[in-house]
Amino acid sequence: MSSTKRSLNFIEHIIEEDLAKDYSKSSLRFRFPPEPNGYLHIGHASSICLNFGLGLRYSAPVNLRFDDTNPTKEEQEYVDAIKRDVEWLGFEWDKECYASDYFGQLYDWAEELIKQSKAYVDSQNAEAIAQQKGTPTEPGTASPFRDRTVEENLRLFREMKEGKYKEGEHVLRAKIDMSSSNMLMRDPIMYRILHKSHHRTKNDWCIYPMYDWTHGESDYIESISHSFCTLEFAMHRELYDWFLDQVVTPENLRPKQREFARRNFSHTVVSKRRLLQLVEQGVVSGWDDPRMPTISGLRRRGYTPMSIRNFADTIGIAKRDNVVDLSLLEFTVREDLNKTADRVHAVLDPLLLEITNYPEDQEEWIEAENNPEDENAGSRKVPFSKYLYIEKEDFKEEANRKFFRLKLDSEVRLKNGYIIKAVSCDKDADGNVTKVYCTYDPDTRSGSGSEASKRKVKGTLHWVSKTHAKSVKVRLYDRLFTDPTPDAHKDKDFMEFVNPNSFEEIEAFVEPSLMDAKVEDRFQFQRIGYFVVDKDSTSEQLVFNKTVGLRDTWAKLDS
RNA sequence: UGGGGAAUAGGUUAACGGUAGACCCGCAGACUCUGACUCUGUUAGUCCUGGUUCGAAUCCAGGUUCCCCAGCCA
Repeated sequence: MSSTKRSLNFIEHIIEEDLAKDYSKSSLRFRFPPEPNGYLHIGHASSICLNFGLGLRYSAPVNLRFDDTNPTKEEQEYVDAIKRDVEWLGFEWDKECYASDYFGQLYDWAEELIKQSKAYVDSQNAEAIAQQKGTPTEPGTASPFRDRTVEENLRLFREMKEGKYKEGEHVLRAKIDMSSSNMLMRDPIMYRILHKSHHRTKNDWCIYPMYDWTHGESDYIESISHSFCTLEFAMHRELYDWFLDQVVTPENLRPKQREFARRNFSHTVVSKRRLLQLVEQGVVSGWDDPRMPTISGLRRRGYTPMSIRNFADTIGIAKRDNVVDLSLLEFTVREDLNKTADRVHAVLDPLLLEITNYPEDQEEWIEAENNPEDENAGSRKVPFSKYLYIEKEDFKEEANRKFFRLKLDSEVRLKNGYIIKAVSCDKDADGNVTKVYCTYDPDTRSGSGSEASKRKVKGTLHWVSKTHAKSVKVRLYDRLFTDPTPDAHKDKDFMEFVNPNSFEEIEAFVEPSLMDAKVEDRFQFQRIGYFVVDKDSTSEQLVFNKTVGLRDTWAKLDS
């Protein structure tokens, strides 16, 4: 089935082995289980691409399951945002599930455990329970309520459910092993009382199941074959299996939890608490600020679903600690945009250029190819006239031989236009060039087919016609953090590493065709970088967000 | 000092007893009406020490380093 050349990651090896042994291909089912307590970020993208990627590879269904067991942190808004982001990435889930759908079943099973003396109600406060938990090196001690009778436990648990107690008065704990070397097996809490309205079940419940009690059973209910999570949950596996032991019937498939390493990214923080801090302190404009590592931020920044999927695919899945360099993400977005984004003329830092031998009132509409990488992309007309803007940094009075752009007395090609030669320039009192005078060679027009038009000159510049150009807002972004590991400095505040120059808004000049652009259209500003159309939140005016620059090999050549 | 996990070029990953390979980054060059793209070349790696074996990144033993676990969070 799979004809891809890409080698298998360790997760796929696990599945291949299971397939070779006791799993049928039709029994494969996966899930992506976010908690709806925040926005999805680039780290989630890896998990999404892993699970949905397995679904695609093995033609297996993948559920989108919301792990909504803690109403104090979860909201419908986040559910909606998560669905939108997964859809935007281009994945289709089989079933949309909620852990809260299973509250009834989970409750019934909990009563069963009580009846088998495998669970009990503990009436101590959180502090006492923590106290008795022991430490990683010392065993815990038993709760004084550990040996309550089944009848008393059942009564108390039912009363908890009926709302007779305040938060913190009682919890339901599994009775396992207080001296286990695995802290999680020391009578883990299964239920706590929370008098909070849940975004889906509203006030139906005032006791809520904990993650460990919920997750494996949810996988089981949904017939999930493989439940992949990050390495922090490795110790939970023993508990996951223990809880499953209590309910799985022999004829049913038993879900299997396996762990992989969470991805870390250079110059990035993904901790929800810290992202929130950035929003609240006004460092960014919101969760979807184009500098944020959220999926919605990346979307506004101009990243494509394909670029994010390729990125996740390229960094792969493994179990070792890692810090993925963001330059790889920049590579995958350039790779995708290079194939799909239309090339357009735009000038960010204008310098006026006059073609002295070009007629004052003449204008030409020159044919320009939209995308040389895509023969179906077609072409458009770009206006040319006597007065143009070129990029300020593209002209120098004098420069060394490595400077391929415009200098006095030398020639350069105007992209899609003519070959011009710089003759002289004006300067202000400080010596800054304010205007360049050129002559053009009328026989060199691009695409004219003339001998002269085939002449080779060293450099090619981008430009716009001064009279036809439209002024637009352009937003330039840089990395939010100056430090590669802003999240890792234990003794310092990560805010110290915020890059003060990560955002800049400027006026730029673009060719008139761009006035028809729509939000999320993506362009390559020739020789500058990739930009995406966004809407200014206040003025409703179109703005251009810079996604990423082109690979820049000139800077070091200039001197 | 308990338990669990992991160590392959600067970064990420492959090789599952049989030639250590790929991508990103860097560097050098070719091409180019984008100094982009593309192409070519190039630097550079199996944590350490033993053992098993004709042969070890892979298996075994010992060591070292890093990460995770003491929420009524997930």
